[in-house]
Amino acid sequence: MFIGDVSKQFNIPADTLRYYDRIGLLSPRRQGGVRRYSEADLNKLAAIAKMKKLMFSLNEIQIILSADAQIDKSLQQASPDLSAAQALLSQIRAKLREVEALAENIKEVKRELARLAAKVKTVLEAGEYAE
Amino acid sequence: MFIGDVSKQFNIPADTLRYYDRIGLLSPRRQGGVRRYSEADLNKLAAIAKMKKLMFSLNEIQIILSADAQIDKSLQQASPDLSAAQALLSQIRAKLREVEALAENIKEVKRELARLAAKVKTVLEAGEYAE
DNA sequence: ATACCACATGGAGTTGACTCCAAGTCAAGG
DNA sequence: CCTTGACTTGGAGTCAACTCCATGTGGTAT
Repeated sequence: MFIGDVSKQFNIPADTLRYYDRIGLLSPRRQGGVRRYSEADLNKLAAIAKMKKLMFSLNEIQIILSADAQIDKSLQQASPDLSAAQALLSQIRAKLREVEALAENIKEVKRELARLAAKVKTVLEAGEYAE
Repeated sequence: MFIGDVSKQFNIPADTLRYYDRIGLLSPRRQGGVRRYSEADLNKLAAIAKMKKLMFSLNEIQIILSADAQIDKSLQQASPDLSAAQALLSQIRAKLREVEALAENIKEVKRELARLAAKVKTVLEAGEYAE
């Protein structure tokens, strides 16, 4: 797939895809100077998009993705690389705590917004009777 | 309160407080050129800090805070300003939808992270037996 | 041959939210 | 009187994540 097709399919500007290439987040092979996105590239991009929605920074995504890949690779060897796995696991746990804190915040904001909405509605109803 | 005290109490750099003043988010009165934070200012700052944690942009915070204040003011008048209330209400609803989408994402990320953690643990356990 | 694409590059510009700095003022302490 | 410390200002710098631009190349359509 060419960059334009990928851009359309994922609804991501081509410039952004080139940017991802530049920073080494997603670097497809070239054919005659032109980027060709493989099936694997598309899968990776899907993973990136998903994590982005989940508010990971591009940096975090990069770390997690490469650690994940490294683990997959080492799984096929006789002696898996435990340190990479350990590092990734603590990364994951940290993110999990972060996400849990966020979930708490979200509960709170929902209460706050509901409270605020109720107050606003009071004003609107008072306005109705006044007319 | 002086800027330094506020900075300490809220654990927010003085430069950030000055920045908030600059952009008109929180502009305390001056006494001889020096910022004096009133009780009301501190309450407002607390509200700002809270909303920040909830991932509102400073811009959103500003809009919501001023709409809220305007509503409070108009509540004390004979004819409340319904348009401000309407605007705020739709703002709130939009944010609520946003927050709900975020909550969904968070559920998903938790599943993802759990899945990833399980995979990593497999590697680690395999490593143990191999030793 | 010419026009028109989609692609390429390097580099500059943008936005939001700070963050840092140099230079200056002012009150209190030794 | 001089230093110290907390404050002031305007302006510049930083960071992430784009976003835009001028210029250039290579392939297809008329």
